[in-house]
Amino acid sequence: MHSVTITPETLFQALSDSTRLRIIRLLVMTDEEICLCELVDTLLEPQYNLSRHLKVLRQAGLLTSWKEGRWVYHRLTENPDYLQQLYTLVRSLPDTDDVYCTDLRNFNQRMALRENGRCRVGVLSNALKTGSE
Amino acid sequence: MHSVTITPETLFQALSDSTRLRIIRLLVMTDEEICLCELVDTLLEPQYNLSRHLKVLRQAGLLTSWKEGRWVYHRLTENPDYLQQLYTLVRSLPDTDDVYCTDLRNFNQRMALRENGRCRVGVLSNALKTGSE
DNA sequence: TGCATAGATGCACTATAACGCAACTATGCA
DNA sequence: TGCATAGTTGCGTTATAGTGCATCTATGCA
Repeated sequence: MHSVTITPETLFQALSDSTRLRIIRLLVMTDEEICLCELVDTLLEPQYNLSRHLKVLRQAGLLTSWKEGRWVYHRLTENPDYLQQLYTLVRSLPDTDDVYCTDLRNFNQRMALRENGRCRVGVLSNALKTGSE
Repeated sequence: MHSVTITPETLFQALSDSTRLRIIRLLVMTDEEICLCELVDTLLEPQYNLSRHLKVLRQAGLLTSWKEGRWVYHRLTENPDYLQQLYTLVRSLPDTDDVYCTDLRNFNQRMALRENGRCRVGVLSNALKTGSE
């Protein structure tokens, strides 16, 4: 529980990618914890891609991750204090293309599949993409 | 006076460089307007380098610039609103290596050379670097 | 009117970061 | 005990960003 001197540059660098910003924004808006498969179904991006973006965010100190069985959950880090100010900023950013709006809708649909607040199914959007529905 | 849809990614990207962060931090802390030669003497970085960084910050909507004779002044942009929250964040970022502390000292020294609040001399640190004093 | 100087920028080079693909690890369940 | 699956990661490719050097523009002053 010690923060290993993450520079502000690293912090902002982590936020300079649109996909990562979608992730952070989603977590800021919902204040939820999320696992990778749920994120894939929400953002509709390749799993390996999102996995790496999560890693960048984790290394920037923005995400805290832990494993529960086969699933790895991620949520926003609370400390140090200035992160709260960052989240406030993210919350007030404009959503010009309704990207976050769409993400949030997908997220809610996907979260409805949880059992007792835990993820119990893997990626579903793959099946959707291949046109089987 | 219209903001041409600058994406949040661009905003954070502009802040992901240590030199640019020094610039923004300096302006946030002092709430001043500054010209390039003063910035060179403050950060002790090459002129062409800082000139380009200023351009990036301007294009990200963070800086407003205007010309006064031979000098070009730069200051923080006020709108849109979320920029104020960004500046609050920047203000509370840690200064682990006393980089901003040093910058601020150099800045104050350099600003003492102004006449009627305007810059009247060019870059001085070049002479210092060549060892002529 | 010419020169010194504040500032901007084109070019070449290098480093870094995002991405797709494929292979890998780890965990739960039949 | 073996298989399906959640997640990670190495490799190669490509795009982009930072920097130094040199050059160019613009402005004030002698």
